[in-house]
Amino acid sequence: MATAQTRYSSADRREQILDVATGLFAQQGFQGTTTKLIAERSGVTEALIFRHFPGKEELYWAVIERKIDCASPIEHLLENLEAGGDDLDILSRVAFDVLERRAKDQTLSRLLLYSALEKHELSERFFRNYIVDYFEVMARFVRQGIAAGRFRKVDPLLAARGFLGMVVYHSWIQELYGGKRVQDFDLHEVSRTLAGIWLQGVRAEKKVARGPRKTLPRRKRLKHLVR
Amino acid sequence: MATAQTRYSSADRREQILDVATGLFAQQGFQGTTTKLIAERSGVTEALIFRHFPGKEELYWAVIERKIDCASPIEHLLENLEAGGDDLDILSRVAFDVLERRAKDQTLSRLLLYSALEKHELSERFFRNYIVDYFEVMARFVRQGIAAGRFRKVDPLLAARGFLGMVVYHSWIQELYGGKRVQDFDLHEVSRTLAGIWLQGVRAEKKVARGPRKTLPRRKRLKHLVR
DNA sequence: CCTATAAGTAAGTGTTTACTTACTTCCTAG
DNA sequence: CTAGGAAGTAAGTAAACACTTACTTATAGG
Repeated sequence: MATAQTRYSSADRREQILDVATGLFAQQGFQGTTTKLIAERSGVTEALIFRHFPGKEELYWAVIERKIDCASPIEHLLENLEAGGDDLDILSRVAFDVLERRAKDQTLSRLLLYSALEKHELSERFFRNYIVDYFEVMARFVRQGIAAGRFRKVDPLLAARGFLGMVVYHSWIQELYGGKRVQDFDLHEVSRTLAGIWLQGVRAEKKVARGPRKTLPRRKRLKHLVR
Repeated sequence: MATAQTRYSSADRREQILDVATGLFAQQGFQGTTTKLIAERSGVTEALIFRHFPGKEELYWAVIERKIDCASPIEHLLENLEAGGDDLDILSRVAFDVLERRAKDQTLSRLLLYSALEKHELSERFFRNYIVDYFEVMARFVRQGIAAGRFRKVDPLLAARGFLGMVVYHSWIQELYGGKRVQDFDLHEVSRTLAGIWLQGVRAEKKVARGPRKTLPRRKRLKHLVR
């Protein structure tokens, strides 16, 4: 009566379980996801899950490892940084890419957040792969801009975090906290605006003498902030 | 033999349980926290927890409601915005305040994040109280700056999000993802740098004619980004 | 057409979970 | 002094949990 049940190969089934588990862990976290639900959604019994993975913990690790290996936002970043155009072009493109990918699929960022909150051991490697390296690439871009005289002297890592912070935080507000329901934004406008603010914010004054300069121009009313 | 066990009043015990539960929910989320642990840490049996709260869910709500009523970052923001000084003073102070409070105590931000991820019903009210209003106040500051001619014309809400994004994201990286272990930053320097970038980023050109201006100055190489 | 092997399951295991019931201990108002 | 109500507990319950065991079924190679 039932349709002929095709049997998956071990590898295929494993992948399918990983797919299902990825979605569930991203949505409900490690603690909030039951092996029973993963099995149901995969169309198999729990026993099969435990034939493929020694335990829930190991399944979770496999999910995260696969994400680390497979998705690679840094490549996107490098492409976007090197695709030509002026600084505003480049940064708008980077911002838009981040915003668009996160709007399409939140699983990666949710997995990252959950693993950070729940303090899993892999979260550190996860973090290093997605955040630290990403910042490093952005910081290099800033450093080059400073060296070329286009940007003023700012802490490159801090400036890089600042830029990505603008973009990523906006995306979090919209997607995670449901800011979308309050107001929807055009992603092109957002990326252009944020890139514009940041870029003008680090731009070196244009009419400055090219020769070596011993002292930086004095800022007013900054004393009470310096320790 | 044991020390005379002082009996709490109902209200005191309730508060104490709420304190314990707040810490645990912030650390491990709703799903990850057991009523048994809350009871143990409160030095009582589970039965007493359920005398004070109809269920775990209601306890969680009480925790969040209390946080909403009690902690009020918006007041800090308003104070900092109105405490005088130039724009850089003000924004550095706002940034530093956020960074410092988050470095000291992460429970609020962790509760917010968990409740957003776990999609609890209250998370929306939580969000409205902490995020939307906060942005609104910052956006008003931007709008005033634009009206006064100090800032160029940017979407005030977007710019506000951009600024807070820089600050909050940096704090998340440091505290949540453990960026601290990679590099520690001086909070004064961070707040000054980020405020400086953002401020220069939205600042209107200084030597512009004061009279009414019909058209905005054309930007170069922006066409492909406009739809 | 067999048969070995791997895919897959039914029906459990002990433990943990949120929550309850029936009881005891303390404090205080009359 | 004492009675009653409130603070607190011991010992549960049923369901849900991660995980296991012993079994069945499909399929590919000889």
